Amino acid sequence: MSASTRPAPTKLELLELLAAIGTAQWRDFAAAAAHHGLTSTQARVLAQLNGPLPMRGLATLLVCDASNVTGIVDRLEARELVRREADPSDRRVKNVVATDAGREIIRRVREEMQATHGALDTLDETESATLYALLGRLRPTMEKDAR
Amino acid sequence: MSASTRPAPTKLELLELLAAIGTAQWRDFAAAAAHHGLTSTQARVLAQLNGPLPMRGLATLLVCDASNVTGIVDRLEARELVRREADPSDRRVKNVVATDAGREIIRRVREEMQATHGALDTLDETESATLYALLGRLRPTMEKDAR
DNA sequence: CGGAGTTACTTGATGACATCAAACATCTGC
DNA sequence: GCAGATGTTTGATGTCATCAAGTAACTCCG
Repeated sequence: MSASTRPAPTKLELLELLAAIGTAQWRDFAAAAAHHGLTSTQARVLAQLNGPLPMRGLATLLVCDASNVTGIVDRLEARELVRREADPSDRRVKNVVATDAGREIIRRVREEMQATHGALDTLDETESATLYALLGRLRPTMEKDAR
Repeated sequence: MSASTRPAPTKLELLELLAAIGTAQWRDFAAAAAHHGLTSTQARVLAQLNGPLPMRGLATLLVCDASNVTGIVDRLEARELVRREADPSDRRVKNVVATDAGREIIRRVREEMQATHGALDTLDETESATLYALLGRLRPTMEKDAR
């Protein structure tokens, strides 16, 4: 109920605040990645690799050209953080999978996002739940227009 | 009050959701910028330029090397979106200011972040106020550790 | 004053990311 | 079984990122 008494923010104010949070989080992520010798792009790829993913699928997720992914995966593979596997059902496809080392390194990167962890720790359970619900509402719309 | 009845999300879940929102917003911003022939970095610079800002200040805000800023501003200046002005009080310093064209183009970029606008439009006034308050709580902590 | 040290900016070298166009192998549908 | 679509890589080019080094200007202190 504490919320309902506040003055409504301008849409522009809200937009700007959201941008600031996004920027801060990105910095946090990039810094943690750099700490492990990863560029932010490389870390982003590792973060996507829950299961095997074809090169093309990676390109789609990263919203970039497929030829770009070749180089990124090359560099990750050289460090043995990732492996290319032949797809059994389509010989054109190469599936990228994270190695144990790859999974471990991205886990640590997430752990070391101190600014973000610290910020979330300032919320109590109710606030966390509220934020989670609100962001969850935004998510589908924000991800829809991906093109 | 609707919020207080939800199950509390894991910190990891909340972290992941926050990351997803951040990523989506970045995509939206980059796409809008590309639509105007700007790289995301160039757009980011324009977005910072509310007033005159020395090169060094820009580098600090972007968290990158000062030498990098030289090239970025060179390219923006070639397109007349930005101008370098001598600082009256310190002849080493060059202040970067956005031209009218520069201000106009970044205004349009912000306007065209449709995914983000669309998502925020799904919230009513109370929800907006709540989200604004919660994100406002996170902001200082998230921006503190910048380095 | 005047030099030592700091700061602001640029240049040059190098590597990672990003695009596009083109080549190649493989799949799909008719 | 052939025409067209799809997945990946290569090569050319431009932008972004770093670092090291250089020049100019400021600051401080003896």
